[in-house]
Order: sequence, then structure tokens, then C-alpha cells
Amino acid sequence: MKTTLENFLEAIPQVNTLEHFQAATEELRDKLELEHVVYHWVNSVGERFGAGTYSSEWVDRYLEKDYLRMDPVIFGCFQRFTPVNWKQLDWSTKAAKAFLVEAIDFGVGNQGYTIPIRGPHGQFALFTVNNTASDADWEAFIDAHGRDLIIVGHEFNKKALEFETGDSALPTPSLSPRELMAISYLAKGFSRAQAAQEMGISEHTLRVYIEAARHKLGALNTTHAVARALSTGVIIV
Amino acid sequence: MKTTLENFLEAIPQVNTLEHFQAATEELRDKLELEHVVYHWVNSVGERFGAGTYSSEWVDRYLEKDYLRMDPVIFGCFQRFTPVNWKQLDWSTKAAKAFLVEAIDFGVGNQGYTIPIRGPHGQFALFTVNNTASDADWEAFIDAHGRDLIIVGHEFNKKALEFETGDSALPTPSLSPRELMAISYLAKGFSRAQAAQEMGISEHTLRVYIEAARHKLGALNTTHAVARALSTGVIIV
DNA sequence: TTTACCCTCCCCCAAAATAGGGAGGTATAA
DNA sequence: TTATACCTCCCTATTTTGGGGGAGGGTAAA
Repeated sequence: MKTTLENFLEAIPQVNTLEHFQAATEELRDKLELEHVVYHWVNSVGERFGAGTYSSEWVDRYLEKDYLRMDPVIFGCFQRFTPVNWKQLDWSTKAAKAFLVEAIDFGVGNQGYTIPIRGPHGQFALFTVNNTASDADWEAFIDAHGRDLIIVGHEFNKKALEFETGDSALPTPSLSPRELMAISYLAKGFSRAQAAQEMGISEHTLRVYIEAARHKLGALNTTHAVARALSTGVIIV
Repeated sequence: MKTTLENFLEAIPQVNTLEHFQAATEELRDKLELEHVVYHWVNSVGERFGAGTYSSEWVDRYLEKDYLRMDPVIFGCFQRFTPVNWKQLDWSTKAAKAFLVEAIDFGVGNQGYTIPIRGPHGQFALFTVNNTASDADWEAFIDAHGRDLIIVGHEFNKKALEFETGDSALPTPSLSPRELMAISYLAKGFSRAQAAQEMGISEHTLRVYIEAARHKLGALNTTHAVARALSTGVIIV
């Protein structure tokens, strides 16, 4: 006998095309008897990929209005690792309230559960299930399927990663140890002079590392270099 | 009848103390019949917390030598979201080879499986199971328990997060919309002048935002502010 | 052995960022 | 109503970075 999880996992696409992802979200939506299932990700260079059952009108509206920048789901999930029941999020701002009303107008259900997933190179993905339901019914649904959904979300993401790396494989720039140290110190707020002192070298030398790192990271300035190093994961904290 | 997963989850501590975490790793190790189970995390301000069954000699050695900065497991996991079988990692550098030999000397098994977990505020955690085994046996073990371990790792992390927020709750600084925009542009590599133009305001005004954001973020300079904003998740990409 | 990459040091000068200060208008919340 | 926080603009001076250039010695791989 198949478990519920195995049943869900059957929906994960076997072939890496956007169409298969789309079909998988639809299949999963039907299996779960929900209104919407959405998988969406953004990598560190801002490339996006998404598949889901939201109406194309809503997707267009969302992109057009750049709702990514104020959607409480995105924001809440970005600061969290645990799956989020939408009811837990902060909908108190005026913009958030208006956003929610508009979303429901476009056929998005009032209840949602989103699993944030983080990947290599600053990749950030969301796996969302959505429905119109009472709070109690939704609680019960999450209790029953929450853990399975985590696994399903991760399987989705694994597929998406294969897709990405096959397509536009981002080579992680390899910084030399001294370059890494230099960038790390700057990320901690040290000035060049302080970092140089900390590393026991002249500031001139340190500058050479910073510039080498900047070029390797394809960054426009030091701040950009640190930002890229952090979001691609080449430096820690 | 209890499922394997339920059996494992029984080991998750019900009370938030370091001792309970320690006990949980030991209980899990025994249930899984492994040599080691380790849970470890670092948050964005560098605070650490760990519980596990490694010998204290190895932990001391590891900290003393600052192996965190060259451990291929840490490095590999930091750039990945999927669980990692240690055999897949890059052990080719001289330092990595020496590290592995030393680890085994200190009683660490030759096989490992580590689940990277990312949380809010730049938190990064690792949940590791470790054993001495042949490649085939280890593969079989992972096939059997890999998914359960993901859930267990996440449950561990959930507990650790409760622990942290209860203890030294880091209030996420709340930046105003304009401050967020300003910091975001800088993170993208814009100069102050470019960012100001992009936002349609004077460079002077933009500077006020940057400085306000710097103060809120407790940052020493702009680069530090961007680094903190990224690692605490207040800005996206 | 040559090639390549890494580490270290130095010069000069223009451009950008930082550290203080102050001022006025608009919301929103206590 | 009175704070409080936000948005916008301006000043001066100092410090820090950025963009060029060049040079020597080390290690490691091809």
C-alpha cells in the first residue's frame, strides 16, 4: 500500500521542463484537493522560475506591481526556516491588507501554508499550498500533511536545481584564502586599515585582495562584493 | 504501531535546555545505532550552539584550530540545501585531507550525512549523522532514513530556535521602506549617487537613509550595514 | 620548465563615502 | 494634542576607497 507521502511524491516531475513543473503543481493540487499549489524561486542574480496554479491574471498583476517587495508571505518566509501558516504572518500594515484583499479578488484562497527553502548560491524558494477554508479546517489539514509537504517541497526544489544547474550553471567564484579573509573582515564592518592590521599585512596588500575578489565576484564595488559573497555563500556570516 | 519517524521524533527534547539537546542526540544515536549524531548552529552574530556525541577532545580541537573555516562539510553544506553525503564533498585540498585523517583519529566515523538548515536572521544549522561503514552500507542507511532525518533535523532546529528566541531574542531592526530601498540598491552595487537617481531623490537625502539604516542595524559602515541586512534577512538578494 | 596563480609590498591622485551639524513638512499613534 | 517616526533638503570638512601603474618571490600544476 502506498503511503500518503509516496502518493504525493508521484507528482514530482521526472523530466526537467517548465511544463512538467506546471503539470506537477496541478496534479498535486488535485491530489490534495486544494485550490492552489505553487512553487517559486529566485536565485542570487535575480533570475526567477515559477510554476503554479494561480491564475495568470494574478501572476501578471503580481509581477507588474512588484508585489515581491511587500508580500508578507515572501517577507515572513525570508526571515524564517519553518513552514509558515499565513495566519501567523504580520498583515497589519495598510499595504499588506490591501494586498490580501486584492489577492482574494484574484482567486487566491484565504488560507495558505508556505515552506521556505534555501539553496546554494543564495537561492531562495517557496513552496505554497493555498485554499479557502475555515481556520479550524486548515489547522487540521496542516496537522495531517505538514511534514509530507516539507518533503514534497524539498523534492520539488531538488528538481528545480537540476534544471537550473543544467541550464545556466553558475560557477561559484573561487576566492583565495586571503581574499576570503579580506572579504570576511569587510563584511564584519572592518575598514581596510583595520582588516589589514588584523591580517598582519599592509593596507596596500589588502587592497589587492579586495580588488581581486571584486573582479572574481563580478562586483561593482566593495559593498557589492560583500553582498555577492554573502548571498552566493562563499563567505559565512 | 509507531512509524520509524515517530520513533525518531520521540528523541526531540521537550524542554529547552542545552542538556536536553545533548540527551536527545545521544538517544537518537542509540536508536539509529550510529556512532555520532550532532546538531550545530551559528547565527548571524556568530553565536554558536551545539549538541552532539563527538568526543569533547575533538570539539576542543576543532574550535581551537578554527576548523569551522575549512571543514569541507561546513563549506559544502553552506552552498547547498540538499542533505549531503560526505563522500560527495570536495576532499581534494591538502588541508581537507589532513582534516579528515585527524577527525578519524579523534573517533569520527568515515561516513557522514549532513542536513543543512537555514533559519531566520542568517541562522545556519547542521544536523549530522556519522558512522564507520562501507560505502554500500551507508548508501542503504541513507536510502532508508534520509527523509526521516530531514524532518528530525528540522524538528531539532525548531526547538533550538525556541531556545534562542526565548533567551536572547534578537529584535529584527525594522527599516523604513525608503531605508530598505536604499540599502537594497547599495547591495546591488549602486553608488550613492546612482541609488539616489534611481529613487528620484537627492543624494543628500539618500545618505540620511543609509545612515539611519546603519544605526538601526548596528553597523559600523555601509558595507557592514548591507552585510547585516542580508544576513538577517531584512533585504532580499 | 614554463605557466599560472597566490602573497606581499610600493607610488600617485581623483572620486566617493563618512561624520557632524541643522531644518521643515507629513503622517500615525499614544 | 503631543510625541514619534518618516521623508525631504542643505552645509563643511575629513577620511576612505577606487583605478591606474609596477615589482619580487613563492608554490603547484601542466
